[in-house]
Amino acid sequence: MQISSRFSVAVHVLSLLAMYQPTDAPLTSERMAGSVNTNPVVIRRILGQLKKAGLVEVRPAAGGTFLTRQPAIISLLDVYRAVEVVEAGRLFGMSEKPNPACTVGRYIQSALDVTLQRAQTALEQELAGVSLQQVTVDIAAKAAVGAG
Amino acid sequence: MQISSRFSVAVHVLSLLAMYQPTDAPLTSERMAGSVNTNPVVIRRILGQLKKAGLVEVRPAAGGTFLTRQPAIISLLDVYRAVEVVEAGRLFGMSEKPNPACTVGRYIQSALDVTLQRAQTALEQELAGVSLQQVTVDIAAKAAVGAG
DNA sequence: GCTTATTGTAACAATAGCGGTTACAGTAGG
DNA sequence: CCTACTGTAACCGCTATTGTTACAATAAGC
Repeated sequence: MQISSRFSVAVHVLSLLAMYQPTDAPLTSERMAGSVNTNPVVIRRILGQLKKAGLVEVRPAAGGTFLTRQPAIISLLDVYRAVEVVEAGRLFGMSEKPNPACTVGRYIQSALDVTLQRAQTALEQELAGVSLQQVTVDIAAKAAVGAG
Repeated sequence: MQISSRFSVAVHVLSLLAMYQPTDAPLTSERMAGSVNTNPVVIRRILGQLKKAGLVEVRPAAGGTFLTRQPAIISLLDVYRAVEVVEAGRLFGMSEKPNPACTVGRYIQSALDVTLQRAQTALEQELAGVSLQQVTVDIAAKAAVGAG
């Protein structure tokens, strides 16, 4: 099963915030939803998770939404963790209760655990190595090429 | 969302097959289900996928089930792919149709794609680096310690 | 050849998470 | 005080998963 699209939507939303210019129209959840092409409530739910993780500040009413850190020091792993795509350390599902009367059943979980943890960590380290700034720079570069 | 437990069940089943001794009682889907602690049909479904991937040979009726390769040359990535945990190259879900009228919406997918692919590949390479044999050796070692 | 245990598969239920939607109370700018 | 926006609850429909029952097809062993 796929990892929830919440993660890519969150990166999208943060990119909008990072690239926001004061001359632009205010970035409401409705406008963000227009860019992602979804419902504003979906955006607000994700903003709530990003806020809880301390990545953004959201002021109710006409207060606006802001990043709390420079895009260069927000990693994609921060975002991944913020939207709680999976419970920490539990990317792989395991059958809950193998039969302890069988040697394989008794030890399979601990035998697999190290490998699955390493695999999960390898994935997360790739995300840790990319910043929000790198994403927005890439978007800007592609836009420049696309426009020229 | 978690990766389906089919994968860990498949590794469990293959471990049973790899550690099978001719003096043991035959490894039917019912006995395997007893070790995993699930329903025999669940095992047969997974065996069907492993068979389709060429990892096992299953003979109907009282024919028995066998690995087609040495455990040393079956990687956990082979198993992962066999049970089709995710469509190839699509571990991360993306929102389908961001708004192309917005710069971010237009380029976010291609900007993210390289990173997400790398993250997925990093996970898969960890699985590729571990063989079924390593798993069964680990199980046997833990069993020896646990028994002694 | 028969018997019998086993596989292969279809069908169905229950569960869970997700994305989407409506509705509405709370809140702060202006 | 108005107004626009956020925060959140509640609900729907969809999909994937796991577990279960049922049964036809199959081949091993006598």
